[in-house]
Formats: sequence, C-alpha cells, structure tokens
Amino acid sequence: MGRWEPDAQGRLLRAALELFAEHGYEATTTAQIAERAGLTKTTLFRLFADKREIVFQAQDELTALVRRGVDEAVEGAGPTELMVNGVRILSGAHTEQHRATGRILDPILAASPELNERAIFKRSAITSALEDALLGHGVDPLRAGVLADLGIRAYYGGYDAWVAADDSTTLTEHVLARVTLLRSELSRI
Amino acid sequence: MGRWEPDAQGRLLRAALELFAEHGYEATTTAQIAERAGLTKTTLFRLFADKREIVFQAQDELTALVRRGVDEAVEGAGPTELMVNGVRILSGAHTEQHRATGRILDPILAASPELNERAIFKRSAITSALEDALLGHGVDPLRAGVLADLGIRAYYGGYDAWVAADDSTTLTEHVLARVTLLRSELSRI
DNA sequence: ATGGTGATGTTACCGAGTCACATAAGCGAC
DNA sequence: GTCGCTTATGTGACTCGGTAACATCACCAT
Repeated sequence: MGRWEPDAQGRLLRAALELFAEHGYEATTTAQIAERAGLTKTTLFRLFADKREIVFQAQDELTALVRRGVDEAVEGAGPTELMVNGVRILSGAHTEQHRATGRILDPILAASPELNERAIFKRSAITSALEDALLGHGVDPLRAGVLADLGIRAYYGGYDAWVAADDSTTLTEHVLARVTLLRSELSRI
Repeated sequence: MGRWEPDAQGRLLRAALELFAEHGYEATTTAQIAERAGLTKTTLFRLFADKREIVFQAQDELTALVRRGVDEAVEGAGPTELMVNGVRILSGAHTEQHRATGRILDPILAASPELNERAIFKRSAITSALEDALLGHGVDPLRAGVLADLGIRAYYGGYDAWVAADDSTTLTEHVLARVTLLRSELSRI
C-alpha cells in the first residue's frame, strides 16, 4: 500500500463511521481510525481539527448555505421571507444520500454526550449565521434573533421528521411545512 | 498545611478563576489549579466532572430553577404566562454578586472556544428544561419549543445588558422587559 | 484506643492533540 | 532522466485532560 492512495480524508471518514458503528464513538481510538484508513494519527489530525469534527466537518458548509439563501432572496423580500429563503436553500442541499447518512449517524450521536455537545454547537453556529445574514439585510436585531430561532427550529424539527419518515417527501417540504406551523403558533404568544 | 482544610471545592474554584484571569483558560493546567488550592489533580476531578465544569458547575441549578418557576406559576396560567414565570424565577436567583462574577468570567469565556462550546451547551440545557416544563403542563409541543426559545433568548439578552450596565436595575427587570419586546416582534412575523 | 467512614494522596496509566523533524511522492524545468 | 521544489505523509517524543487502584490520613462514635 503506497503512501499516495487518493482521498485520505474520505478514507478516514469511512473508517471512522465503520468503527463508530461497530464499537461506539468513545470506544474508538483515533489511532484505530487512522490505522484502518492506512494512515497515522498525525495525518488524521492534519485533516480534522479534532475527533468530533470527523463527524461534523461536513456541516460547516451549512452556515454558508443559509447565508447564501438569505442573500439570494428576491428583491424586496421582508424579514420573514429572507429567513424562509435561508432555510429553504439550507434544506434544499440535502439529498437522499444525506438521509441515509443521517440514519447511520443519528444513533451514534445520541449515544455520545461529547458528540451531542458538538451537535448543539453546530446548531448554534447555523442559527448565528442565519441571524447575522438577516442583520446584514437590515432586519431589526430583536426580530432577527427570533426569526433565526424559529427557522432553525423548523429546520431541525423537519430534519428529524424527514429522517424518520420513509416516504419520498423532501426535507424542504418537511421544513417549510414546519415553518408555517410554527408561524401560526406565534400569533398565540 | 493540613489535609483537612475546609471547602475544597470553593478553594479550587477560586484558584481556577485567579489562574484563568492571569494566564487564560487554556494556558492553565488542572495540576496548577489543584496545586494553588493545596490539593491534587485527582481531587479536582472528583469534585468537577471536567475542566470546563469548574466554570459552569454553578449553572446546573439553573435548569432546576426554570422548571420550578414554571411549576409554581399561578393556577390557570396560560402557556405564555408559564414561560414568563419560568424566566422570572430564573432571573430572580441572580444577585449583585453574580453580576460581579459575570464580569470576571465573561472575558474568560469569550477568549476560549472550548468554554464557549460548553456555554452554548448549558444554554441549550436550560432551553430544554424550560421546554420540558411547559410540555409537562400540557402546552402544545410546537408552541413549547418556540416559547422556550423566546424566553431563553430574553434571559440571555437581558443578562448581557445587565452585566454591561452599571445602574441598579435588576436582572429580572431587564429580562422581563426583553420578553415584552420580543413578544411584540412576534406579531410581525 | 479502636475501628469505621469519607476525603484526600500516590502512582501509573490511557487517549487526544501538538510539534519538530524526516521522508517520500508528484511535478515542472532543464 | 535527474534535479530541485512543493506537498503529503510518517516518526517519535511530548503535554495535558481524565481515570483507576490502592494507600493513607483525619475525624467521629463507641
């Protein structure tokens, strides 16, 4: 096995998911992951900031996506439409393959407090990105925060429903439906 | 220095805050903290679950507080009143001393990604506690989530304003004012 | 004083993450 | 082709957070 096998990052990712599924996250050692991928611990930490990021690194693009969704909303869109477009673009990036990955990953996440904490951090990062994007479009700060909370709550709620469902409804449909539901709740608060 | 000095936990906490303020969180070693407190690393980890918890352990009671606030709301209170009472009791527990501590702690938190992540986790835990408490009183799940987000957003926003201010306004006043502001934003979403 | 209990210390260990340095692969220039 | 440059990987040693087994000491009741 020569050193220069391609896609080191992908190999590490696949090795990690296998091992996490087999023995659990905490019981898997970074050295074991590297070994299965035909690499060493050092290389692993050159490609991933830390052990948790092996699982979450893919999520980093989501903050950029939600920003783009807000920025590319139609001219003259109001605050709520800006938010909706943010979560619409965000949700639109998820394919059936992501759903399959989610089904593998979710039980692993649920079993590890460490991963849970990172997951919450990522959710917070996405929320902040959405809030920032709204602020950048002149939305009132208080409203931007509340809108971001609502949008991301719809996104995560929709995601859970989407992963749990086995029909062909898209994530976007789930999420947008939930945005509508949540907005109708607001009128009663 | 005999072994049986009282208040090992308090000594560790004070030693830690001193060292964090002097050299920063990451640059401070758990062994250094223990040494300054006249103890050892082992004892430190017997009293704190991990290094981050030295800073955040005190926050664990907050989840119980917000629950209690919801549970002890007046008979016949609606969902929103339940939530408001939760954050009211939560805010009411903060004294001037907490404000002083916050002024020391906040810059330390801001400087450490690791502590930041834990702070966000704690916020999420408080939000979930509030949401749970509302669910326990029969509030509709969707509404409970949104209410919890709003309440905790008001609490944290109010907290920041309170720590930054130097007048004698209480945290509760700040937070309740913010709840009102946020609620008025909702009508426009 | 004696013995039990609980808080602490000692020692050794594991695993995440870092660093300085070595090495090999790929690639273009000549 | 081979020389040199760059880039990806390996090596080995190290730090630090965190755990565990076992020893030890203080306090207290009897």
